[in-house]
Amino acid sequence: MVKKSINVTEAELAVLEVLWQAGPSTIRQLTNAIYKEGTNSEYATVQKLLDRLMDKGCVNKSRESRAHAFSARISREEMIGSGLETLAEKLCRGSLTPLLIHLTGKVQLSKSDRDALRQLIEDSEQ
Amino acid sequence: MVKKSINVTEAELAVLEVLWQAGPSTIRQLTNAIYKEGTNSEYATVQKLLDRLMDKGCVNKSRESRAHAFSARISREEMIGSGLETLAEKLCRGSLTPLLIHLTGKVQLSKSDRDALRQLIEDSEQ
DNA sequence: CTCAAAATCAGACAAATTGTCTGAAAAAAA
DNA sequence: TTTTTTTCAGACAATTTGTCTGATTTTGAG
Repeated sequence: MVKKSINVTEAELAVLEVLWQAGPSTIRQLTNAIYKEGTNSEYATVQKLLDRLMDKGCVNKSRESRAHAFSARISREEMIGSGLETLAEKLCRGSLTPLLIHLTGKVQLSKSDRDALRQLIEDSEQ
Repeated sequence: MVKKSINVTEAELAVLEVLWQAGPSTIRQLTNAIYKEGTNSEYATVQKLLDRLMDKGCVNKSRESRAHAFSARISREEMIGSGLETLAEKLCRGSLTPLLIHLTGKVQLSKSDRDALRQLIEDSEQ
């Protein structure tokens, strides 16, 4: 029900980043993508990170052929959403609105951004 | 220049929360506000949290009279800003716009929110 | 001034987290 | 059947986090 806030460490995020960009990958592919070399222990490190990401429900594993293929179970978008929720939880009693207000003051809006916002305001006027 | 991301733990945030709501306070006041009782060791705990908050530049200390008075050096608004920056850094290559776009689709706006937003959009129109 | 209460300070502590690594078992290839 | 890959289970130090203890200093009351 309540999607609990996803907490992903820096190293874990680096793995997710590759999965987002490259799609389903083996441990070896991930290792080579993250570390230039891809030594034995780095391989194990990536594996452990994937392990923890699985516990957190952020990736899944499927045996394709030779080696397991890991894929992101959470999109960058969802990650952003979760992060915003967490922030709102901590600082705004769960309300996202203050975040929106804040951003509106800080972000240099492009024309299309402004249009999108106007549309939202209209829509929410039901 | 670059205000590095402020990292405040849960317990530290609880202290800041009181400072934001009650204004400058002594350790004893904070302790009583956070814990019902305010035992000796809880007092020390709050002190340590204030200590760390000072290291992080989030509060300052000034001798008023009898006891030191601590006050927030960072507003909730600034905290929100820092949190959004950090999130953008991690997930959007530093750009805040994707966060705003995301929120635009998610938030249910109240009338006053709409008014505030309209104003902000107008202002941002060069 | 004397002294007990209040406030401050310095540091210890366990538990949890994080990134990394080792060594062996299992699976696949040569 | 060897040899190479891949996988698994767990150890490890360093750091973080919340909490606490024991002193030392300050201060107001008598």
